[in-house]
Amino acid sequence: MEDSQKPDLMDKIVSLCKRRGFVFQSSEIYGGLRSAYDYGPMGSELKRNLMSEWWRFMVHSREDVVGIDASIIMRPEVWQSSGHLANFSDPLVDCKVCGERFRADKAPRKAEGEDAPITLGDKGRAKAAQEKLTEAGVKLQRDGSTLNGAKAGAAGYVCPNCGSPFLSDERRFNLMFRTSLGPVDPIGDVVDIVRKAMAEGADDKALRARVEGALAASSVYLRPETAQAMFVQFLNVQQSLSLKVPFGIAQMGKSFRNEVTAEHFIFRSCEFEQMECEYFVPPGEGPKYLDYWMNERMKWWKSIGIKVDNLRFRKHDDDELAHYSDGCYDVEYKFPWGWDELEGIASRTDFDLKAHAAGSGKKLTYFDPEAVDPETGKPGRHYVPHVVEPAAGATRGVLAALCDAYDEEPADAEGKGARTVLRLHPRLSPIKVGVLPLVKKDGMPEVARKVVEAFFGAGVNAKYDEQHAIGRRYARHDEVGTPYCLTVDTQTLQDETVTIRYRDDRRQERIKIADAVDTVRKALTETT
RNA sequence: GCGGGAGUAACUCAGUUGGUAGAGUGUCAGCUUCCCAAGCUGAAUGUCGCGGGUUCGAUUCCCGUCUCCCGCUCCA
Repeated sequence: MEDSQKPDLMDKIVSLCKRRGFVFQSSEIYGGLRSAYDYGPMGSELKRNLMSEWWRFMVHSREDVVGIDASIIMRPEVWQSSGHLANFSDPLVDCKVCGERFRADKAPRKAEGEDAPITLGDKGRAKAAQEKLTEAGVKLQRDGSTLNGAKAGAAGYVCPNCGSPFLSDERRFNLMFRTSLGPVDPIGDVVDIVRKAMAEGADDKALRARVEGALAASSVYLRPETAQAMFVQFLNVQQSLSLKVPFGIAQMGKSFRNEVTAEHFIFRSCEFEQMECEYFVPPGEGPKYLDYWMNERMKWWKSIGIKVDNLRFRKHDDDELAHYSDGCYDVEYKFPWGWDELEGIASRTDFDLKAHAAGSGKKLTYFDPEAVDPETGKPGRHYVPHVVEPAAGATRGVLAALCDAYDEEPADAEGKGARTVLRLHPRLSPIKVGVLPLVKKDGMPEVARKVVEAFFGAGVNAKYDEQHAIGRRYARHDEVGTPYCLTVDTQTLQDETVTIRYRDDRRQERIKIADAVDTVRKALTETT
């Protein structure tokens, strides 16, 4: 059943998500919006629960990490200093022959004047391309699906798809969402500029540069990661709480990236949710804390019920590492399409704080009165802390939790009892307990409603449910991962007990109504 | 963005060689039912993804567009 079933596992999960109110496509009634998803009643609970678990583990269960919640829009200089404005701008080029769009810096190199044969998928395409080029004044000889006679141009590279040297100019495609802040009208400025430039006969390149300049003046960007705010607010946080290194700043929230491709349902989308922590340590101690956080973070993923066999670390190769990083590991999950990233844990040296210090002209250093200055030998040392960053994807976590919890049980010999069940960790479950009157009469609904009230009062998300036969209600709760169902029956009316039915094995026990809240609450606080 | 596949009821899908659609599941109501999608009776639901074209007539043919899936490309 291993890999042969894997492809439709995603389909089943997507279908369940919609049917049971976990995830809907954004703007669906208008035809849907690419790569944007809405979390429904069950999904929003699940995501919220997952994120609270992260917060509890990272912030509330330790002394040395504090939280912040920064704004999504920040000054453009932040992204200048962080490198996002430069590094997130990939030079993209379109091939005029096959239409391929590719990154100039990753294309096959070819010196100017070198032969550049063009190879299309088949004869027909080659012929069409040949005709198109002839119209454009370029004559090439065709040999099967290959066109010969072209020479590489000044660009220094050719199309990675077909080998053609006929390419558009390089264009920067920024992965950050740009918008403008304030009641300015950048389009008005652009119109003026274009009008003026056209009057002066400026060429495309000059025009582009001018428009770009006009836009840049009023541009702000939606954050492509939550991390930068924690560097920018490093001093405020450290000083306001008198924190001593090592300490961390944690943040959860939305980030935005104009990804070229969205894929695998909610796995990669333009708007996504992150859970990041920047942990500041003395210089030289990055590797040590990298180890430490790898350990901690893996513990956390296991603690929310993700199966050990579906988790692993992947070390980044040297050529994959950012230039400032001296070590990075991904926590990967075995998704239906293969291993993929849930979280990156990186040792980032002092790159970020130094970059913002340089960019802002502010000193972002830490003073440790107890340390000894290595240069003077005197007590007290100023230094720029190094950073270890565990950065997890919350929306990816949700998908991993769903994939991991999804299970189908076959029917028994009599063809009964088949079910789909989400074996979510109870703390992630959207509904903690379903309260069900066995039948809709004899005062059972009234009793059940009282039980629900008790859970409401205790802050446990409970759901009253009387529609349909009892078996169907259990099945429905299995599908959304409700770990416990309490059923009110005739005996309840006599002795104030209910049956508690366990999702995972369908076992039933009788407990007192008076103990119900504590029983469920205890199960929820148990750590695995 | 490129190549391939696909969009029909809430879900899974059938169907119409062009004459405005059907099944199963689910949903709703009633009866029944004391424990795992039971049964009986009845009911609702679709501008056949969206827009345009051809046609007396389009869900069906053509064009455009949006969205999803697979591969490529990209990806803190």
